[in-house]
Amino acid sequence: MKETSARLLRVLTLLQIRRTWSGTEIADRLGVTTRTVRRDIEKLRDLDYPVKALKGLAGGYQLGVGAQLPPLLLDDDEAVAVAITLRTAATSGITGIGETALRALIKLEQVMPPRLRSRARTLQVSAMQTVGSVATVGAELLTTIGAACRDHQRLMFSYAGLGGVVSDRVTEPHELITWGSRWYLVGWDVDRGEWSTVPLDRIHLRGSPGPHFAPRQMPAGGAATQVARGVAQLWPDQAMTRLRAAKPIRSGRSRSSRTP
Amino acid sequence: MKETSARLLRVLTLLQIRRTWSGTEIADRLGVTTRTVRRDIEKLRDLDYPVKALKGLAGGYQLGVGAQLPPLLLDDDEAVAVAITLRTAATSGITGIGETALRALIKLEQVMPPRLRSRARTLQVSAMQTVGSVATVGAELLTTIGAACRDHQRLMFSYAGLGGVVSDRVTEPHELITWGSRWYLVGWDVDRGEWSTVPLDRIHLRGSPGPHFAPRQMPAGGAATQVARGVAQLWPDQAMTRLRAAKPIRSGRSRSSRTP
DNA sequence: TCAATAGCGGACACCTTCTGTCCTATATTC
DNA sequence: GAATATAGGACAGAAGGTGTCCGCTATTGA
Repeated sequence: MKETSARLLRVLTLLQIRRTWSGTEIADRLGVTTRTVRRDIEKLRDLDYPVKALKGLAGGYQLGVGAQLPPLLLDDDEAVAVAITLRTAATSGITGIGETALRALIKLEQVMPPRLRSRARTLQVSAMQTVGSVATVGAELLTTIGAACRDHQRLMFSYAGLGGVVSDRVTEPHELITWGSRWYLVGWDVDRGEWSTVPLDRIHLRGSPGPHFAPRQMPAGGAATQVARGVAQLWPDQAMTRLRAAKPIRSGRSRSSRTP
Repeated sequence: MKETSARLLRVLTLLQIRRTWSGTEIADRLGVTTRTVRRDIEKLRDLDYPVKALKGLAGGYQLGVGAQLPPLLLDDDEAVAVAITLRTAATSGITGIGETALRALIKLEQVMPPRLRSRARTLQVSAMQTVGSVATVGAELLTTIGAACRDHQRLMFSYAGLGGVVSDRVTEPHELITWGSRWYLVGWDVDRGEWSTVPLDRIHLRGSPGPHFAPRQMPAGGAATQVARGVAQLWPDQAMTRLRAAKPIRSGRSRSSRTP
């Protein structure tokens, strides 16, 4: 039935490219009879994809709005555009949907053919320059670490501490968090046997993601608390000033911007 | 075979959520035997989705990078994030990939369940405010007109001309173009029987897209030339002066970008 | 080095489903 | 009313899917 399944996907693709298609058009494209097309449409409906039909002249099939999102079938250009906008959103930290955008980006990047990936990368630069965002961090780094979190793979990196002290870390990455306009990695430091919070812009990856690990239970409060605690440790003395300046807890905090 | 097809999609979903899944895990999730899973994997490979497999302990299946993009299966949050970033890109006109982003956005919006659409719309506002973009045009308007172009449906709108003259237009929309940081609609003006180029921020839609029409051959040079010509007509020679004087007419006009 | 665990895939039997080719019904537009 | 859409029943032959049972290979860790 590989052929039937493939055909269903192709029908979905067609219905996403243009709004309405007649049964005959679809049948011609797929090399089957219109009866089969009708049956395919029926199957799609069974699968909860709401295909609407208009009878009479100028009739045809349309993909309507359903309860859930159908699989998105993007062409090359569209994929590149989506990748770029997601990267921009994730790295610039402006929009406040950073984590989710990052998740979507990782999903997309992990299946993007190389030719598209390089196109996205090239365009990325110019887009970033135009936006001129603050405290950006490499999209590369972000997606790599994000994927490692998702897939529970160890990371090795060197960490540039405050006083310029560089140390090597082996970490089991658990979560990426934006705080203010900066990304933090919350992970279990294997050598020290404790939780650690590391700003991404101080991380320099060494090698690719390593072996899998079993995720640990995070201490009470979850990742956000970890970051808050970590941030307090990283910039101890400025904490007061910052807290006094910050009126609204969320967006105001980021405004007064983390770094001296 | 509707069940088999659905299962294939579910396998694809799983492989996009996490990196590696063992055959047993998949089998449990889908309620079939591992033999069937192996056959499903085989089918996916036949469909050119490169599923890699690792043997031995800690083995499993991974969705690798292939020649073409597999259907993207986004969860709710991700879909909203993608929609927002695309809207921002399309409406702000910063990134220079506006047309493509718009195409992807239309594709996405046309299948997004209402609950997601409203979420995207709510968040959109705050995102836009943060970015503080220039010459923005309603995402609503943009996607509606874009969809009408794609589907060859007539549009009726009132057009606010230069001297404050408002006229009603019936147009066969052919293409949306960004020029500078502003959107223009190139279409065939039905009443006047000629091509017209209209800045989107002067359009006020009347009713929803109408009957289908057969696309016409564009004059030599294509849409870009049309826009260039149109822009020249709209702001003939006093472009400089007017730019200095007229801030408030709409909101975006004030910026000095628009004309050479 | 051995044992456990992962994926790989052939063979069989049973059953379901798909496909094309009829056919008629129904809605819509001109 | 004629033309053109979708809708869907019935039939027959072909094709495909599934589970079960089997032995195979590759990888990892003790």
